[in-house]
Amino acid sequence: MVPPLRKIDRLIWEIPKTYKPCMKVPARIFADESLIEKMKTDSTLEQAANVACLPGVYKYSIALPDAHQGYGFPVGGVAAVDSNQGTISPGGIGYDINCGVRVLRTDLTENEVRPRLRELVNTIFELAPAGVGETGKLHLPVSELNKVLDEGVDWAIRNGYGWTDDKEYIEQNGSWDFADSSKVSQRAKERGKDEIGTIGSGNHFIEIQVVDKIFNPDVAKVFGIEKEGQVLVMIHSGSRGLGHQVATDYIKVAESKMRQWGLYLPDRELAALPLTAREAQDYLHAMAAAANYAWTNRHLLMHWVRESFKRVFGRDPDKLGMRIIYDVAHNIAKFEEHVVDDEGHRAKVWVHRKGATRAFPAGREEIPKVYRGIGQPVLIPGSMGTGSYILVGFEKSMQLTFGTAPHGAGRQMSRSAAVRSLPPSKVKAALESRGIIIRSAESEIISEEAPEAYKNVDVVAEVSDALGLAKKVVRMRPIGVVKG
DNA sequence: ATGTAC
Repeated sequence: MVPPLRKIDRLIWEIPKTYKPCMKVPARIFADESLIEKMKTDSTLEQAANVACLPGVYKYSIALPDAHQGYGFPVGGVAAVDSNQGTISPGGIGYDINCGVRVLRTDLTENEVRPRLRELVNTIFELAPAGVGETGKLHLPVSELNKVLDEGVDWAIRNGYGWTDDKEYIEQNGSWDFADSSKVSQRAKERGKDEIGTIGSGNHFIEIQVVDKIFNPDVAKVFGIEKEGQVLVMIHSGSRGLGHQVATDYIKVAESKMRQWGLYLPDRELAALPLTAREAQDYLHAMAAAANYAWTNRHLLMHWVRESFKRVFGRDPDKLGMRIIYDVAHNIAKFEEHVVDDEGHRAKVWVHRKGATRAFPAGREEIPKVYRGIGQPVLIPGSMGTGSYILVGFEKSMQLTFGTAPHGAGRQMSRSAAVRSLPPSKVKAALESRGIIIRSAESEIISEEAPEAYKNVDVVAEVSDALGLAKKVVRMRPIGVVKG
């Protein structure tokens, strides 16, 4: 059963709030015909309607062009709730808290990297472990892990991982002082203390990419991207088992207390905490701590990437110009001020972004100084065989999506269907015939993550651009892939 | 996504 859809504009659809008695606002879907057809094949639209039932939700529940079914919320879902009247739903942030993407630039070109590519991929694979439950080079006592949770990348930099000015190029400078490690369970800490500095599994990866096309040379130059053929490195990872455990812990709290709070929502997976309750504040402090862990995790992975380039090319990473372009969080809730109605009233809101990238336009103070004049970089990874994009946040996002753009291509085939129909050897051979080298911890992942299993990232980027959420700057193609 | 089902 598909919810009723009203077409508002070429790329904007609405599920009216009359669809369900509990809906407080409509749901809006930003997509072209092909993307909306795919959303009809799973529960994406139903979930978007359910999200519109959250207390304190403003304007409309949002599904972005890459939206697909998730836990409670769609992945590619956005909801802004009033900071007093609203509820926070851990399922609207996701199990992988502060899953995100970081991109590094280099001075190297494809021609310089090609001869050493296999060695480079193997070195990264060795230094940055991948796979479910895989542990890393660091084994932190809980007392030290607490510092990671409270400080984020400051901890890493103080301990010799990364450079001081790396912080300038990370969303929120890679550190959230709202974090409180005492709100993270011992069990979460046990899971997190040996996994830090590892890639994980599923769609997580480290990729060597080549600049394929530059759409906006002026903005690209500010990002340190000068020419086609230039080599970049993309890191996609999150908070590993620690963030997963934080989500699990607080979903359990929400489920057990909702009835006594008088909170009834149409899907058990939407379990939510009233923002005025202590339990909600505890979750937010723990979420921020898990976010610090994820930023630190990507920072350590980046450190091993720089080390790998140093080993393979025999030159210092700073001599290779390996600075961060940007690091985005795409599974997180943020406290922001937004226009919340048609009359232009502003309010402080908690914005749930699940599989969704903040895309603030030029001028917002949350954007690091270096990019404040052009807008926030938006990093959209595609599949390992196609391409990835860098866009820049644009004004319409504030009006349409609470300053948000998509986060990826989105799956179009289930993992099990991909494993059944796409043998890893074939996928690998097809990639290698196109000059893409892949190393994976587990062969099944190669099937699950095959390019055919994903939607077309070009369409997602194009729809974002056409809507004015974020403008295309650069397209990259992969040449080396390390996966879980 | 995830010590892939306490």
